[in-house]
Amino acid sequence: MASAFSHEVIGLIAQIPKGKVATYGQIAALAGNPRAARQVAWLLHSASDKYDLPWQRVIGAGGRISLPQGKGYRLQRKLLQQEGVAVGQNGSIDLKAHQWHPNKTRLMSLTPEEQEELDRYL
DNA sequence: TACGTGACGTTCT
DNA sequence: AAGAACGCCACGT
Repeated sequence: MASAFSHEVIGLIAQIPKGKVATYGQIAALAGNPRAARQVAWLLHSASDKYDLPWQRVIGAGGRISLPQGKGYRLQRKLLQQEGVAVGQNGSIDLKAHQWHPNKTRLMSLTPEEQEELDRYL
């Protein structure tokens, strides 16, 4: 059985709307653990084939496709562009325009510390 | 129980 | 500005 954190992450990723993107760190923070960005990546890697997740909508901090060339970079870029997300030649994405901002209701369950961490992403 | 691992992120050179 | 060096964290072995 996966941890509550993992379950939360999966649920969050499933909520990212088409045409929007979120960063690994953002998802981790929303799931309650701002430091577990790597775990989010690990989860996508291992769970994307078990669930039907919009994995392509999760990118690296600063708005960059994090998937290495030859290991999905090309596909992710293609999928995002098909959704209307502008992806630069270098894999850069304008977060200002495309970052997902979850509704506040789900944020009320967080501790003050987590809220503070989250402010960076909202 | 212990250790290695990764689609990360931040800080220091 | 670009790259190296660390720190982090949960999962699989």
